[in-house]
Amino acid sequence: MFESEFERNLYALRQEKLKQLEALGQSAYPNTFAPPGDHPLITIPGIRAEYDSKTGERLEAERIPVAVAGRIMAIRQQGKAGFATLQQEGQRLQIYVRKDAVGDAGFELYKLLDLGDHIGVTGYLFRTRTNELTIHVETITFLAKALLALPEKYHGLSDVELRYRQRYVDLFMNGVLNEADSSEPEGSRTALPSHICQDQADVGHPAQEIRVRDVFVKRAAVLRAMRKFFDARGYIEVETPMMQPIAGGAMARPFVTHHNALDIDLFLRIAPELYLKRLVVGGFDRVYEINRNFRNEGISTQHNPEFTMLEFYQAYANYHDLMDLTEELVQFVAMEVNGTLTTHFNGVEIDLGKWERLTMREAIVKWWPEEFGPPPSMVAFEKSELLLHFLDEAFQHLQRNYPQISTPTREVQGVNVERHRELRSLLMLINGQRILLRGDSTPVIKAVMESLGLPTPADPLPALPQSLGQTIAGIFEAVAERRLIQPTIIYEFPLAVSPLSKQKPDEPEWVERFEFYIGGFELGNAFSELNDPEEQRRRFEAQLAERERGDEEAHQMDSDYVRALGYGLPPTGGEGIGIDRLTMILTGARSIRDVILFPLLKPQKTVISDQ
RNA sequence: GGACGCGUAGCUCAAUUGGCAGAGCAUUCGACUCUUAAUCGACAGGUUGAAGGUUCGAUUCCUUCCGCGUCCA
Repeated sequence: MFESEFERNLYALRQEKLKQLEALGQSAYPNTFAPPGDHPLITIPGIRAEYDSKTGERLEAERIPVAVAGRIMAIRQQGKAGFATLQQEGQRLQIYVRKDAVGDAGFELYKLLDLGDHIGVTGYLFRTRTNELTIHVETITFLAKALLALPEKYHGLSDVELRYRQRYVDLFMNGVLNEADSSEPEGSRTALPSHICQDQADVGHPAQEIRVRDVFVKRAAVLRAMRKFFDARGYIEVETPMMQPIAGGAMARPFVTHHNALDIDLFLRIAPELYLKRLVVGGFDRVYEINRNFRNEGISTQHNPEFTMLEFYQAYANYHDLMDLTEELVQFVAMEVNGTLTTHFNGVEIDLGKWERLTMREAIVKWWPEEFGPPPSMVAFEKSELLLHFLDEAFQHLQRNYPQISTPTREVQGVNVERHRELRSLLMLINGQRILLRGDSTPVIKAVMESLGLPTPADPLPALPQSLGQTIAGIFEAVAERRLIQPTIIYEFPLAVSPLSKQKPDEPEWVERFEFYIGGFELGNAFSELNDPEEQRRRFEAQLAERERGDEEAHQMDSDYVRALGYGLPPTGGEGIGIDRLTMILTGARSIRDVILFPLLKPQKTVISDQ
């Protein structure tokens, strides 16, 4: 618990102060704050809302008696008087304590207070010479002690690691997450984590300033708005298993746990999808669930092992209906949470009122990098040989005209570094494809990639795209994903990467599926649900084959789900939306850790013992 | 998993070429009845993330490890 001797001593000292407080007739840990009836208890936000607009003259004339409680965030001693700042619910109010107003005992108590202590006061409202709304204190009631020291009052807690590990401190210190102007000299309370603001200086649209606390207030508003949206449309909210015997509904590695009494392994769910569709089979035509999913994967600014997902299903709807619904939902939530459709993310202004819709193939063509020559024609997406041939030509075009791009150096002459990174991810994919075309083995693949100056993935080599569909999806991710800053719906996905979606009637290699992107990453995934049990069984079997080829993320067989489809799933559209990521977009937070109260961190090893 | 960066007092940060580890806030003591990053005076606070190496001498250079961050996979 203690970081140092210093802290241990401080703790002991403040425990001693608690004893002195008790000697003054105060309770060290009182059960409640019960001010006398003629001083109504009011919250600090309540006071601010009601009296911020009242002038000093009016306050003096009315001499309004109040009682408030709060945490002491600042103390300014003035001899036989003093000011302090109380904080409650993220808002602050100044109090003024004079020895002649609170009496000798009251002033003794006041002098025993430390930053961080909780107190209750009674008194009346007035305005100081600088016109600040202040309580002229008459009585002080001690409520609880801070035995540990608060962080530095001006900069607050800015160490990113400490902010996450000790979120309770982060929250009451009210640090600003992203400032309106990073060069602002005065008035700012808290230094920012550098990764959040580092490149806002050179862009035209600085983020709105938002406090850590407010991010989570907004997160709650997001959830409230979503429930309001779906409840109003006749959906019912359900809860389906978090522990599942088969981790289905998505392509991801699950966490495993064990049930002792039944002696079976269970998986923390990676998605609720298959259970929700069972409910649609059962006659709940419109269902939604907001809950945690767990994926045993890496951690990044966009990934936390547990994250919150909204999933909803609507019978007699298809993916086109869901596109409309998605735009409505995001706009509704934005208005409820922010009162506006514009938001600032990563230094860019995003208009949530304007959506673009592109097929995946159109997106690849639109964002195809010119360094690789002309974009593929639509025909190239039809056959593996055609696409591989095209990629081969693109590679040669690049080699002829931009030989420097395949070099691994950071400083590439004449090529923007950001651009360089993008080109290389496509290059890597293309090389994987070309090598695959020649039937090379893993060591050969690694050697070739190394010789091309491309980063070699560690063992085991991640599964290379094995099918046309996987290649197309890979190309899309490499060329388009990070450029989709303004709201964009990407629709029509390859069958090979969509084991649960319904095929397009006219193009059976493509499915009725879309994802939507804002800020350069995926926020949601939706499709017309596959409801043919025989086709579903074949898809699962194809996935099993992928799994045997080493793709640990391939979908598992779920024969009970196939059986459920056997009873008849009506035509249904379903969608999942990442709540954390949507909250990031709506608050401007650039890391998913800034919208999750307690993000997963490695446990600390060096801890000084409590004794 | 890889590359790069960071880790110094409770907090926020300094420390020139490798040469006595410092400041502000907070804490402790003192002064001050309209301050607001209050002010003024004094005291105290350190195994420089850990271990090892090079050196007369390491916060600084090297190696390994731990934690965090960013980018990549």
